Amino acid sequence: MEDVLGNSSFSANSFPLQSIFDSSWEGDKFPLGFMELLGVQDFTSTPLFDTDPPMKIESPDAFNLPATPNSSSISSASSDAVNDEAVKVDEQEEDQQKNKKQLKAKKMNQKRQREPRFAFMTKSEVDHLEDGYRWRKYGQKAVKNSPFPRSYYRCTSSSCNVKKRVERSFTDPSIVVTTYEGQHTHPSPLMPRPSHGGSHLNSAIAAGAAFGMPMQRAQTHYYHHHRQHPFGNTLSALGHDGSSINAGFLHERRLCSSGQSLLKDHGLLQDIIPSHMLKEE
DNA sequence: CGGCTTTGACCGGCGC
DNA sequence: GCGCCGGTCAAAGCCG
Repeated sequence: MEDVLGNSSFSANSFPLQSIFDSSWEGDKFPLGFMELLGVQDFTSTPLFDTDPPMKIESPDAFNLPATPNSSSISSASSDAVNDEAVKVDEQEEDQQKNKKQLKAKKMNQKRQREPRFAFMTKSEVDHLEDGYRWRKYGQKAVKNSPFPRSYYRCTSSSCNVKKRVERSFTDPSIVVTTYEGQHTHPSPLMPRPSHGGSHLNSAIAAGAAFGMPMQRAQTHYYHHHRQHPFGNTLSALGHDGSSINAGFLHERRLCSSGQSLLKDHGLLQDIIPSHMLKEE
């Protein structure tokens, strides 16, 4: 983990590393490819929210990304619960695509297992952020408590079952909330890796790419480090290079636990953060 | 013509 | 059981 997070520019913002995925994943059950891509291996499962061990649904972590072309980006991320059934889900999903009825049957037999989810907010003018992967939109729904619809995307790669949801914050329309679900099983089609890779930046990009995060213009814009956005400390932004991604990741956790400002984006975040948490905090 | 978006319908989960 | 809601499907249309 040091190569990506420990050294490099990121260290300046030293966030608690282990908090990145923490409570969502129960240590040994964590999907590994994920972490490998992130370059994080020794995360520990520290409780994210004091309040909810059993609820392992979504544990927000701050996540800061460089922005979209015409805007700065600030993000807060959350990783969702995951479980040891993740692999099984893959198979299940394939079935889904092939045979709807079979899927039904499966659903009957076992509750639908969710892929690990990871949500973050990005300040952007465009809804659909370029993140190095190709996505096909497969649905759009009106969101309760928000005038903005939520869009559903699936990775176009046939073997890849990664999905993402994109919605805009109604409290701050300039904020786009993206929730990724699953892990890419292939390299980014739009981001061929430089052969001389291995730098923290590349690693970070790979990490982001693993989720399909918006990585474009990774070095273009960035917010100042603290509290410059409408969400108070809910979002933090740095992002002078790829590694800040990881930094943000962690940071957000702190936000969650401290929490107050989350309420500001209540309507939106309630999709990411269990509403009871918002209340409690 | 292939790939993608749009959009209404459908389904399952969940709370009442 | 019913209704709401989130998520997904799939037909139709659009576009390069």
